[in-house]
Amino acid sequence: MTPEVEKELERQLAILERGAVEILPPDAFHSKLRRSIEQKKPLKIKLGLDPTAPDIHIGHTVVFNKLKQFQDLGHTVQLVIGDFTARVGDPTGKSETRKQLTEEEVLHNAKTYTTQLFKRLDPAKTEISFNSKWLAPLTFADVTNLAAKVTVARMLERDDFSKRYQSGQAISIHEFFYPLMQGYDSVALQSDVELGGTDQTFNLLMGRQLQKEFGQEEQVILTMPLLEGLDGVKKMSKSLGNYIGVDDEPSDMYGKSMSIPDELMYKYFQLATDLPNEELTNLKAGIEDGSIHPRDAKMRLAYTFVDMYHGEEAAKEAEQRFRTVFQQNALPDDIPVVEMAQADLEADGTWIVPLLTQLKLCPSNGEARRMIQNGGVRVNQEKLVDVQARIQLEDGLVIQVGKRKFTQIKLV
RNA sequence: GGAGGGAUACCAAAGUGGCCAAAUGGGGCGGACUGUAAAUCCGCUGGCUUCGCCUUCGUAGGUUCGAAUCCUACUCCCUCCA
Repeated sequence: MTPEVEKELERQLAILERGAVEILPPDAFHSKLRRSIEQKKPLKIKLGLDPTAPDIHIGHTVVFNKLKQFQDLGHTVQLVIGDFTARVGDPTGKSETRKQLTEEEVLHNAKTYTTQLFKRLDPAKTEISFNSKWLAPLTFADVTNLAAKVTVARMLERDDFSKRYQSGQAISIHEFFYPLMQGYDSVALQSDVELGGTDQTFNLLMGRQLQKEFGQEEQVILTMPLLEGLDGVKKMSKSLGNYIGVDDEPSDMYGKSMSIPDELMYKYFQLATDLPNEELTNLKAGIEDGSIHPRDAKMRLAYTFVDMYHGEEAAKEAEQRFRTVFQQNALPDDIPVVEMAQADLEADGTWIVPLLTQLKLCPSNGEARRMIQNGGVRVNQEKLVDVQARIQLEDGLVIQVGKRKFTQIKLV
């Protein structure tokens, strides 16, 4: 054991352990890393991807960033597309049975997924596999054999299963296969390390158990914290609608970032941006002693996100837009224009209610009425409160509903 | 296989013949405020040609002047026993 090896080991550990919630078992991680350095043999780092929701959001990036760190240190990334698994339905955190996808849907989603991922990962150092490759050929006897290795009691230890069981919700037998499949993926790939969010702990451990059963060296598991979504409570996910997607429009991304609860922004900075720890500490201190306004800190966060995923220019524009629309209550300069035929206009003006619906500013006339009654409708910046109002449409007229929906009329 | 319980709006959950477009909470939306789409407070939350009409309480029928509420069949779910 040379000093160089030790030094390199420490360097890697410092990077890899940062932010991780659990590394199990810790000493196995050390020895695997050391051996990898000594023998100059990269570790195989597995990450399972669920192709049901292919849109990557900021919450996903927490684990992706960790994956990238491994890759940057020379290790091999094993991405597993759970195409087979997705067709079975994953119970994770949903507390309800997920709908099963068709093969085409899964493939399409997987493609979207990897395309987005390779914006940050190096394709040359990434192995992609679909788990149907080894799961589909298994016979019923194989599956039974696999299932025999795990008890029901053990399965019910899983938080999600036990909650559902206790609260009287359905658990289908096939859902028990999900951890088995994910665990078997690790057997098939002979993974050294598997990453995941803390909600994946059970599944990740299943990989260890199965590898052991199959006479392999057990993988180390590394879990990262889950990032709460915009509501500040539930984990960020597409189905809950509380997410910031990496493909979101710049102004949307900026606005959504501004809507996260103040207390949560440190966590976002820490887990989802590259902001160095010292700067984060300074920021926190600044807000506590009042020298930094929380809004400004959050604006920096919002800016950082847009910068990361859309570039600096977009970030500047999004920030500018936010200032004019929300701080100065002014109109943005990129209002969507809707063309209306001059011929259709009525002499005594157009009734506002159906107009709002027609312009898609409101989903229904009833909603439009309510919106007006609530004082949420403005025509050329002026609040309109009369439900019966008829307005004279003219070129350049701007109609606003709520704080962020604008439409400009163009007569043709 | 047997016995029992359940299915209500975006979600959770009241309602057991007219006062129910359906309590309450959450979510969502709007307003006020804060020059944050934070926090807090207030309001709205089926559709429409809105002092009225139409559609909605698992599905299909039935009883009744009148049904989310009663009856019948069906579908799905849960629990216990085996």
